[in-house]
Amino acid sequence: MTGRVIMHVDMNAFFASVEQQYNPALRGKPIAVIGSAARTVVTTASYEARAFGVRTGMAVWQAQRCCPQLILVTGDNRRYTYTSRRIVEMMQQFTPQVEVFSIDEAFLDVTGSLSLYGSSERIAHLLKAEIRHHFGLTCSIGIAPNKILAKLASEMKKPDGLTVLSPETVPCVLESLPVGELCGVGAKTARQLNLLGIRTCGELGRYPLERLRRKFGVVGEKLQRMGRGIDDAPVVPLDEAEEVKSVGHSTTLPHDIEARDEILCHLLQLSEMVGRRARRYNVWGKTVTLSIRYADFDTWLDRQETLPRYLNQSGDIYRAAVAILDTVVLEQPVRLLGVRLSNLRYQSNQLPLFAEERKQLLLAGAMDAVNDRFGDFTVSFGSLLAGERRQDKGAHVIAPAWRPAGIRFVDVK
DNA sequence: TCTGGGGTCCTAGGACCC
DNA sequence: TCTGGGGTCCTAGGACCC
Repeated sequence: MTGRVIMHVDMNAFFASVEQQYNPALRGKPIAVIGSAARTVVTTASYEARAFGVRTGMAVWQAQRCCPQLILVTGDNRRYTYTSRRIVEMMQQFTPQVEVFSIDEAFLDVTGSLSLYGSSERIAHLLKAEIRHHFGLTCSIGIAPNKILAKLASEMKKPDGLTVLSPETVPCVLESLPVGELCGVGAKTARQLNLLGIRTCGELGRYPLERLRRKFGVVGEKLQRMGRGIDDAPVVPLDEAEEVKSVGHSTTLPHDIEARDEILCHLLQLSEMVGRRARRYNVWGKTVTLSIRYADFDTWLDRQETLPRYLNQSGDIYRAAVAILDTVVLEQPVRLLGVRLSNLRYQSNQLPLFAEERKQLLLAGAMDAVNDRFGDFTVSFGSLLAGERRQDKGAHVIAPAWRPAGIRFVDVK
């Protein structure tokens, strides 16, 4: 019986490396890719910057304290999504079984390609060479019998690594591996496991299932299997991937605000971004969620309302968000605002029966077309422009979790 | 001068219907 | 008057991923 052969490809310092390739003056230098908002963080640091202690998620001033000569580069989403797409196409030449895990990570099921190429290592070397040749980029590749182990393997050698975990070596590797290294075990879960006396995957795999179940519910079972390196999850290619379940935008404000008209202004802008993306993909949603994070950073507020009909017009989303806001008593100045549309239904746009609705839909379509062509917020609602808050034309911090396909791909033009 | 933004999944409790 | 159980939908909150 022969098992699957799964490969996990992780691009090294992806955004930073793309920038260094695009601008040779940045090569060999400590750079950090950041967002454009006022209170932005480091999205990716080049290896030169990491040597100084610069890490993803750091505030810019913190990063600069670690590394005074750090070069800051505002991220360019389109550059990364374009490169990501091309790399996925290269992967698809080796197997159609490519699962895009994020903009800079993918799983490949190469079981069926082994006879053609001879071995998984050979596929890895060919893929690495091709990516390097076309884009000057390196990646770390892990090869193992399943996804969770392949992901572990790719982490083991960076940059430009290749690590193979054969079924025989797996138990030995897991025995001393800290549980927090597993994809799916975050800081909170790791701490809880530690409190139970579980520090390594070996210990997790041997821990009585009943006790894990009592503590973690359904997740307990999954945890034990993870500890043992068992994972049956298939590699799901893009064209078989499930449809997206929600569409949202959120923004950390340049400074904390309290004034209602300021809040409304941001809500309108967020609603327009959500609506535009929904309309572009013919998605309608019935549930609107308003998210608020207070100035203290730790307090989150999520309020949702499910409406009697499906919407995707910015004005409708905005009105729903404001209705929710009206039920909330704000306890602190507001740091972040978010609007999300969920409970989605996919359907082609058809013109509604009534003249007024029809007019609205056509107007929104025309506005969307202009914005698609000339950039976000070229045309928008009057009060947005009047509010002097006509922000940075939608150049937001990049979310590495974006998937370069369909609705997941925020920046499709 | 602390600390982004895009998502998914799970749980627990309540409303409502049959 | 008193008692039930299952199914579905909804809401709030939390953990996790990149």
